[in-house]
Amino acid sequence: MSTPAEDDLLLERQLCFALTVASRSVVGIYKPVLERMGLTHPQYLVMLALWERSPRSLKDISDALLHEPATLSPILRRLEEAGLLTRERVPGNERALAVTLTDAGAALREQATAVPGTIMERLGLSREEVADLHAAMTGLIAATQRPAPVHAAQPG
Amino acid sequence: MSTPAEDDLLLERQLCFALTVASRSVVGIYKPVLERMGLTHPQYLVMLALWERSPRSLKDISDALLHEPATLSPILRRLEEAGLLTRERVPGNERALAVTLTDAGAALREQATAVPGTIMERLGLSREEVADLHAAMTGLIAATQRPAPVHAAQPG
DNA sequence: CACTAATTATTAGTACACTAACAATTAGTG
DNA sequence: CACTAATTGTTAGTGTACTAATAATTAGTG
Repeated sequence: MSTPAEDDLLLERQLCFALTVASRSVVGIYKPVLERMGLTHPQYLVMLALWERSPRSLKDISDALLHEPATLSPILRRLEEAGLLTRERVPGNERALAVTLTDAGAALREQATAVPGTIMERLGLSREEVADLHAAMTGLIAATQRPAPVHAAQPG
Repeated sequence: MSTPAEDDLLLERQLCFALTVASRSVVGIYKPVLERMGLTHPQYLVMLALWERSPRSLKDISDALLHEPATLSPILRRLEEAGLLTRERVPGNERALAVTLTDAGAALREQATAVPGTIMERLGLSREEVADLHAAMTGLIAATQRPAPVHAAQPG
């Protein structure tokens, strides 16, 4: 007998709740797999970016991963300590940081090729189901990046 | 000309990447809205659980939110400091913690009733689209909780 | 009833993730 | 060329989020 607005506050109905649980749960599935490679999940995403192109600047990686530079700084430091990459200043632009894969970092890609298949099998999802979920997430991300409706303007 | 297994490592194709970005992005949409209530997003989820039933034990909240008790302990401490709830031992079971809404905590629900609508409008999503996304996330969570295939047994 | 096992919270330690403040460098402009 | 603005990273501070270790209490068993 509660009003619709009150029903909207049920925990089990919150998209944000389902989303954060799904995110943590899926990352949790990766954990034992990535542990064998000595990587955390955020570190794995950085390595994926570098396996596509190296060297890259921190800013470039930050844009690719949609992460704050302040978040990536310590992650890159740990990956450097693990011997997977080097951090030097870009010649000709001393502001930018040149993040470069080491031989060990590049070689780790071999082991990584097995990861997506392992996860898909662990989740019991087909390639198509994964693609559908990916598309749904991409659409949701796009929704967050659209400008807010005018009559719901930001404070200030 | 790369092999399929190598294409699988493209950052833009990773469900885990889309999922973590979507989670962070959506939580980021909540942030300015919840800030007016003095809540972070994890704190908001705890309040949702308590608005459904109070008092509840930490263990009970932990099960509802699929969170480790060790994660909730400091969150509950901050909510107590904010005057929204109390933490006492359950009479008759001194192990359990009785988490109870204060009058201020219960009253905050009024403001919260506007939150889901505000978010839906900000995201430009219909009730149905939200429901579809919610169902997709619920399915994904279920996939992570299914037992692993036998031939991909856990180490040990 | 004593002993062991299970339950429940907390604390310590590590690793994100964010904002704000800062520092260093480079670009743009008169 | 000097001055201002923009770009790029790092550090500090706050708040999760996890595992492991610990502590306190309760339940179960002979």
